[in-house]
Amino acid sequence: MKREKSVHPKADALYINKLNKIKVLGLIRETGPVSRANIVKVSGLSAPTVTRIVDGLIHDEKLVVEVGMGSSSGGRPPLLIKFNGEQNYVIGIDLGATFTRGALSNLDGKFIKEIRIPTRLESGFNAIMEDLSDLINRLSIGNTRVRKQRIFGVGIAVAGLINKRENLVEYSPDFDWYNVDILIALEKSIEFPVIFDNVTRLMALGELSYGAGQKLQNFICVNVGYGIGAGIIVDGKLLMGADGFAGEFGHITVETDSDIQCSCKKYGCLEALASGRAIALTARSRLARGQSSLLVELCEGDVDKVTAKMVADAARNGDELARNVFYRAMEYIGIGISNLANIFNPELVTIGGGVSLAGDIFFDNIRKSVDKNIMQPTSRKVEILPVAFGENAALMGAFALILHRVLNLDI
Amino acid sequence: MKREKSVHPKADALYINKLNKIKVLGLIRETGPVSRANIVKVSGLSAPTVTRIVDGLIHDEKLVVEVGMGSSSGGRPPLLIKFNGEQNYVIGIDLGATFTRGALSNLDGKFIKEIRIPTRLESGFNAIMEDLSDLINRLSIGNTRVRKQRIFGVGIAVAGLINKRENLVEYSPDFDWYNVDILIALEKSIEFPVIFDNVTRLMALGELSYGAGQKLQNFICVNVGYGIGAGIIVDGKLLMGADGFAGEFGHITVETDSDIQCSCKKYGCLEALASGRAIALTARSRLARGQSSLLVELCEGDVDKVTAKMVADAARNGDELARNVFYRAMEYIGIGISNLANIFNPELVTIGGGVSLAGDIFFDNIRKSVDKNIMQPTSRKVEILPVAFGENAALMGAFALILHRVLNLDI
DNA sequence: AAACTTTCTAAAGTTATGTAATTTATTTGA
DNA sequence: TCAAATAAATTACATAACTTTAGAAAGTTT
Repeated sequence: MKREKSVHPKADALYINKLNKIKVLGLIRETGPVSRANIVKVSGLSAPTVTRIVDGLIHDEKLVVEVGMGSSSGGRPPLLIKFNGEQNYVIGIDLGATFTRGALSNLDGKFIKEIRIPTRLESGFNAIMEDLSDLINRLSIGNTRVRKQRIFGVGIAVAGLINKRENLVEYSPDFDWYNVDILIALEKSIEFPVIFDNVTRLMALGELSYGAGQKLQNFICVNVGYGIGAGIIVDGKLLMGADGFAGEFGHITVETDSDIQCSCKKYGCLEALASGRAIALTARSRLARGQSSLLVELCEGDVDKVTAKMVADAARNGDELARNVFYRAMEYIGIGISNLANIFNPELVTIGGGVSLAGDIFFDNIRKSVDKNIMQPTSRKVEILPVAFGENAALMGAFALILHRVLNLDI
Repeated sequence: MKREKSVHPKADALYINKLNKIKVLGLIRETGPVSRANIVKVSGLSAPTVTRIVDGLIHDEKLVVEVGMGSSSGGRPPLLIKFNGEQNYVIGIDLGATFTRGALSNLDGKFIKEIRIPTRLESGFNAIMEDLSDLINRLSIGNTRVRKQRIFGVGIAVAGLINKRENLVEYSPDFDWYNVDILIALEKSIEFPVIFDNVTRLMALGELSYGAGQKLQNFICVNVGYGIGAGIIVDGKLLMGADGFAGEFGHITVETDSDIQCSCKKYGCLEALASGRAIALTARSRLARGQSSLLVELCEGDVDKVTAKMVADAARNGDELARNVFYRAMEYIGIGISNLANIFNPELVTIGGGVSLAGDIFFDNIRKSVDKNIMQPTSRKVEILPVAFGENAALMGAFALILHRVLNLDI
């Protein structure tokens, strides 16, 4: 099953209209309450065209509403319109190995209802899908103000390799899934359109739709948690790759002759050296060798309970062992990000995921490493910031996934 | 000077016509002599529309010609048309540190005339620009069959960092140029449109337009010569980055604590460890330490004369030192390519540049390293092949640069 | 030679856009 | 206070490109 060579779709009158509709809707969404006259100015479209398109968006799609009059500047006052985010909804799911979080949100990204359930990891795929289906149904009912018809769909963020050609989760180490079909599993019980994608890519998509992407079109969103991944935005579009596997940033090699094996079986992967799991494992093995450290207290004597968070905490308190381990991991991440930056020339790199919650000790060390390893041709500097939405990043991405589908943002 | 957020241009009747024209022209170019009826089938456009568009391409743009009748399949025989590559021309320049090659070619990529001059590297930017202007003028005259009006422009491939926002060569280590303006330097004496870009990116563009790109839309073209770079094709488009610096593959870090410094001042860059220059330097330093090797004969006793080519030749003949040096370099390149593949999920990686001319010893070792370092989720395998046009790759890219402009391929 | 096929073109109808004129609602100024 | 000026939104009409339908052109088949 080869992907078709991407060609522009057949262009006819309807296609023009669709293009212009998308353009107008995008402008309304971005520039908030705005007059038709203003849209005429920035869109380059003629006034009658804008009027007609806006009418359609108000009465047919119901994605736009009038919000009253603006102030006159010496003539007829403008009728302001805005994106009708508040009366249109999406459901987002962050399917994690320990918890599954679901949220009903309006199209402005505002949470209406949120449910969090433990993930029955051991019970297998079918059990998890049943829980998921319950969760979605619970989110979609019980709120009188949310009309079911205005729920556009369900976006699901999954950790793992997503095969976009076949629409399968090809491999998920966290869940130990191989080629599972989420869509088929849910289609009987869910009446909304369901779309899923890799959690890290969705973080990037969320950032694109609700965060940094409002201004930037080339940036990278890195996830440093139990594993490591990257969502890459090129010219305002998510990088997918030929099969949809793009962004496996955790499995780039940053140490040539490393003897540390990754969960992917390779040696010297960034994920094997710098992920939350790697940080914990490295600290544990050092402790097991008998080195003294604050960590012994933090884990209450049970070395196997040491987590990346503990290592970060101990490092922040000046613990020698923890510092060595944590700083080294940040150096590797900095190298990885520098590599991405040299290849992509992005304007910004945002970082999210559990380990990033360590804060300054995390970002400062990464920035130091990036400064050392990036090729800086001139005064250009790549900004490195936390993701806009913290632990909600994946959910925001799931919203954005549906939003994109609704707004037809990717022609 | 910020780049505008990329929005679809205003869509009106003229715009759909342009879109469809591009589509039809593309189909004609790809499917060779073809009937209007056939274009109707694959394009999805109606027959009258195809007739009208083809008429325009024949009589107005003169980019298409009729080439006679096809054979009937039980009805009126088709009138075959094809892309008029033969009567439309481009000039391509490969501006190298030692030689400058220029070629006049038709739009099918067939060379009409070729000139090669030594590059007066020491004489500075202005002298080189004068030589370049002479070269272009010599290419554009003296052929009675080539009408000057049908020469669409000049594409120039330059080694170095190209700032696309300002249209400058921001930095070229080979030429020691900082922020030079090629367009201004040439505009007085050259009457054709001039466009330039990074040599490696152009190799990729050439591959896209005349080589692998006929079938693939996601691939990477790596250049391993004096330096190392990559041109990356994502969904049929060249990756540029926010400022146009994308593809600095040579400066990704592949060895964390390396003490080998790169020309970019960093340590552990791929280019510092595996470029032609690096291979030669490493071999020289080993020889200087007194290790015995075939290389001593090949360089006729003068260690400073050792080149990457000699190292490859000696390695091919079983020389121990040369093998160690060359194989190690290939291992690094394989790691670099694996990193690219993990991030981009391409269908193909092609490799060109001086060092790649070493042939099997080059490709076999790289493939071995890639097999070791790439994350292979399933049976998927990234193909690694030589570039389609060998030492002409950069010229083909320069042609493609103009071709793209002419055909408006990037809306 | 008549009927059938296939290719290409012409005429008429559709759709969405743009231009120009018009309506609407407010501010400005005599 | 009320007409003139100004700005926003709409209506009416012209335009451009597409599609559908119909038909002409140029072969093959029976």
